[in-house]
Amino acid sequence: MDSGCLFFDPSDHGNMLFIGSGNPIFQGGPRSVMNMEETLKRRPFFSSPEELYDEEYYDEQLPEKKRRLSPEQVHLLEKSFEAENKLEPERKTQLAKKLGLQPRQVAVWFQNRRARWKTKQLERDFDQLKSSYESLQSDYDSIRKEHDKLKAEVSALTEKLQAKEVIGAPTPGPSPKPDPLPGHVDVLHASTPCPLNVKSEDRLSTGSGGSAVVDEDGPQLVDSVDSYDFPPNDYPGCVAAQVQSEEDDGSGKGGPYLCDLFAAAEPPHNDEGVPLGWWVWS
DNA sequence: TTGTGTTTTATTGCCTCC
DNA sequence: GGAGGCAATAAAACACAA
Repeated sequence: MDSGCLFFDPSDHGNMLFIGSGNPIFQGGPRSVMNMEETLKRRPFFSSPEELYDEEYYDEQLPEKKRRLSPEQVHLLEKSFEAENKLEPERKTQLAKKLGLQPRQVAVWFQNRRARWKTKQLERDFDQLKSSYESLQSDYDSIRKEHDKLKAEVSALTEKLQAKEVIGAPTPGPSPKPDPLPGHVDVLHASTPCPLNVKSEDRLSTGSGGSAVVDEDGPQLVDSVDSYDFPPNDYPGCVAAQVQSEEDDGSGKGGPYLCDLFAAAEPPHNDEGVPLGWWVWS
């Protein structure tokens, strides 16, 4: 990056000449020189002309326009931010002195840096949630397949049984035990083990009736979420997973962005029965 | 060179905490 | 009430394709 050089022109108070290796000399014209009034208007934190001509600050700095910090300044600020992303007043003044900046500039930089960090963190959290959802969806799909398979098996067996009963002469006496709830399958007692080695009722039942019968209508889950984080207790049957960002080293310095993820164990579906990503709120 | 999209620096207004 | 934080936003600086 070209940080350029600054020359203060004493013959024309308030005007600066900015010379950068890749830039033209700014002198005159709308993009270049700003007079004292303009400067003061744009930089309200300078309360007086005396402050504006503060040699210590303007030895190397440009008050004329918004100016990017040098790579060295950014590097030091980054290092400081890594150590602690909040800025107590003492550190602010120390940093400002070290960098030759106004404390206000240091504070602003930290503020903006926190905002950038937060945005990145949200992106990371989103990615984590997405992959968590995809993994759960794949689990759900395999369970669903297993369910269909078992169901087919049971109906085949039921048919066989019924055929046997028809062939065998109807004998007087106590009638055989009727087929319990035709159309429903007790996966707990099915011959094939659950692929996830988890009791089906734990994963699939609503938890209220204690029934292990798989609901064929599919999942009914979170259909709308307004907030980025939502309480786990509101969504029984959801799986909670903790996601920790790279930037958060676990020391707690990284702020509150240690988020809890609550991925639905079963995805919601649209009208066609196609599973929906619940992060699509529409 | 210019138009356009992105990033960085800075301001404003509101909110919370002491 | 002042200080500091945050979200939203403006505007300058920068990058890059056409």
